[in-house]
Amino acid sequence: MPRTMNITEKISQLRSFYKQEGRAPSYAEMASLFGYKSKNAVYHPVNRLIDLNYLTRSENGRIGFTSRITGGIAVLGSVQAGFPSPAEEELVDTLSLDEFLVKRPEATYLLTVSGDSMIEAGIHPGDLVLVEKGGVPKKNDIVIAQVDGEWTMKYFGRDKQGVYLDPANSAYSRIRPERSLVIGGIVKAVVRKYA
Amino acid sequence: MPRTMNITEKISQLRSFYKQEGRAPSYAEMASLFGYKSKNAVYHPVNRLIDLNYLTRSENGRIGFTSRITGGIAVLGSVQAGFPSPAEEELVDTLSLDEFLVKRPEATYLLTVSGDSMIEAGIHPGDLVLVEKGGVPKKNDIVIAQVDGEWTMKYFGRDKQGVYLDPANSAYSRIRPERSLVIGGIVKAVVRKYA
DNA sequence: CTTGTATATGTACGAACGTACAGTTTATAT
DNA sequence: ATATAAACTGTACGTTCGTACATATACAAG
Repeated sequence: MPRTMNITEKISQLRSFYKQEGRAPSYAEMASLFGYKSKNAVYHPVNRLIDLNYLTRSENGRIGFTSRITGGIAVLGSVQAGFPSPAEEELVDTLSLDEFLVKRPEATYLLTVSGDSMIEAGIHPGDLVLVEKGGVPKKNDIVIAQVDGEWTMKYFGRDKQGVYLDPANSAYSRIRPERSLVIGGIVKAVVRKYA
Repeated sequence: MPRTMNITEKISQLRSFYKQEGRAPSYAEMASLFGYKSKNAVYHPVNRLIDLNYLTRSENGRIGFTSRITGGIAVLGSVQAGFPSPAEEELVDTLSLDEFLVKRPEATYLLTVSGDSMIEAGIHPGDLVLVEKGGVPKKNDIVIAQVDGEWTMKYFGRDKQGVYLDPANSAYSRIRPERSLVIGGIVKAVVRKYA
């Protein structure tokens, strides 16, 4: 039995437990997960993981996960700053993309982009856009809108003549709704996944 | 006490419980969460939520969350297809961005993009790139690389002369490493968040 | 070796757990 | 009004929970 408590290995064991079960393990489950014969042996590692912000303890003693376990992706600096090795887990900050991008899950939707009307804004066909319903669009927000019956994605704007919609593609031109305008939502984020 | 079991409300109650506690509730906790006086009352709703793939039941009876609860964002069609209302939760598919984008969490990092060398690939300064370490880059993969001591992001390529790196910006030109080349990782996704 | 400290094991206990079953209340249909 | 089904409450029970404490083992320093 190893005497060195490899915290990194425990983290990845907790991650796969979460992936399988969708919940946090009990102390007894952690004991068998970590290879201990007594569940008291996990007490110290757990306390360390709580200090490191990987776990939380409820009032009733039950263990919960933070986003460091459930969705945590290490956040490093910029490209210029280089690419540090993941030597010590404790030094890098972690982030859950879901929590980072989505404020109101019940009002947020993913749409697949088709068409190139926003390509100069870096939104390509096949990209996913994260749309939040129900807000009031400000000038230059990218919105999903139904103009005279047809759904499009455009920059939102407003002047004396009323509301207009601008594409981010010099091949297309400004649109002014003639009969109707429905704002489906505001684009909060763009996600592109490579094969 | 309402007789209609509003499943949508329960889902959002479970979401906020998860957000607070980082774990799945017990039956007793669900009872008080849903406003029941007996924990047996939650049995039927739970079974329905299991059928709908929001919850799972472990062998020991403990309840777990699926990504529909923990990170679920509703996935709709394309922009052209319109913007359906979220009338029935059960009809739309949901997706966790973390699970969707990240295959190997322990080898994945987020970097902030600075510079415009990949702007024609739709990667702008300030965007986040999701980088996976340890893979072997294929032609036209976007890689984070250290060329002769400096870190950059470029298209990866290889020909008779050896490895080269192409920018996605016609103002810059192809780079061939003279002394050293270190591949830091392969860009698997791009994420842009609007204010 | 002896000592000291950190780590692991074993046992114990009240509280909370999941489950079962009987009984009560509410809604709907006849 | 009556019957019937569904939803909810209350109680009970064996199991597992988190915690505590005493003991045992491993390792490093002297």
